Amino acid sequence: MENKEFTDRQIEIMEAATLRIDKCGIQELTIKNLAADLNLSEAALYRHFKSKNEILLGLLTYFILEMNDRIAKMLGDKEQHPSEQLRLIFTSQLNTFVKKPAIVSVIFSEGIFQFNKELLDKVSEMMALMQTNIGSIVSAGQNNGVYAKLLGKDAITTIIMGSMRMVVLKWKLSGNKSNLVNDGKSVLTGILKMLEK
Amino acid sequence: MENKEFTDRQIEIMEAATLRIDKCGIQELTIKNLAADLNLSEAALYRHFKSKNEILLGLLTYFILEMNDRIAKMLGDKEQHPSEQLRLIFTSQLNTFVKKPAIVSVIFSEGIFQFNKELLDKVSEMMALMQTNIGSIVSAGQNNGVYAKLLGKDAITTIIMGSMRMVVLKWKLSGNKSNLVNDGKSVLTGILKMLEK
DNA sequence: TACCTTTGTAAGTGAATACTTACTTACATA
DNA sequence: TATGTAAGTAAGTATTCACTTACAAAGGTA
Repeated sequence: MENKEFTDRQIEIMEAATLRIDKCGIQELTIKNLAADLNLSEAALYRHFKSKNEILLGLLTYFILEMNDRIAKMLGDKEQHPSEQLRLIFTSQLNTFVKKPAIVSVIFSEGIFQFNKELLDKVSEMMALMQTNIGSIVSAGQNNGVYAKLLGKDAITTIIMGSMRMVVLKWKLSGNKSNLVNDGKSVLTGILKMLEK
Repeated sequence: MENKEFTDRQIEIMEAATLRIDKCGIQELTIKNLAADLNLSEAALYRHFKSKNEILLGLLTYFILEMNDRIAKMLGDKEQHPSEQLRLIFTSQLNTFVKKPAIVSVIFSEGIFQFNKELLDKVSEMMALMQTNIGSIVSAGQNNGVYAKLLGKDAITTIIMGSMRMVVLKWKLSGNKSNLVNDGKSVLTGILKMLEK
């Protein structure tokens, strides 16, 4: 993975963009609003990003880098029970969402990005990353005899990721009022109960 | 489906809007484009809808009406096995998506609607409708002893709906190239296998 | 001092946006 | 035949958009 570095100012801008998206939706992310949030002129933003698209792209790249690090650290211990690994990943992921709800607005915007190749690729990249991580844990669990082989690895991965996304979506639709971490834990535990032999 | 809610012209407009969204994304749905697609002037559209928002709102309402009808018809036979009912619902739903892929672009745009109360309410209404339908089938299945009670009705519903949405999302991200109906069937069958005692 | 780079700004640009106005036409019906 | 109405148009409106240009101030370095 590319290890693109961001300047302090770029990070400031991306964080302001994230906040604005979370507060008012992605269509309220305009150069004008963003510049005002940062007490800068619009032109100043173009000193740090060559286009608005680059800001969104940077934002996703930044999150993917962070997510990668976070998950890689957690999966260091290969001896752990696969269910415990899955619980760790999703607890960490959901906690990140609670701490920075704005990122969810961006990640869940694949509908908007559908026709912007670069942005869509970034979102796809992130989904593929998760898919790979979850898939290999599930696969290991099946080979160790921890999980039933009634369903294939891919189907199970789809079920886990889809269910987790649904929990996040419900949380978003509730105006972030439901308890994301608890709801996520309980659904994941349910799936794992069914999976474990 | 017949309904008195929309004129023929309104339906024409909504269908053109749906096509345009599917072909070029929701941000390409402009009054100008839409008018051009219909070989009408922009002003003419305002004879039939009082705003662009009303067009989107109508579109969702139209789909919800159709979905309601379709599902209600299918659930007429109360004697059917719950798993068969679920399979019927989702097969019909996924087939509708394949026939009219555009509606998916709209339904999956809750990220865009997040800050438009009316539109968000419509999407929420549709999700709630599905939730109720699936939930009552699952509940009946549990009471009949067909499904295990290891997981609560709500958790199971979240898992089913989330998994189905994930299958649809993957289909969208593949550029509608994967086989939506088959993939959906196989994931649903997997879930039901795990659920059935 | 002279010069360069970085980071900023004021004041634009053209293109797009949703929507309006004033007017016209086709046609059903009294 | 006269009239009301539904459905259309050409040509706007005001506003917003992402982005650009020309210029300036600050600070390091020669």
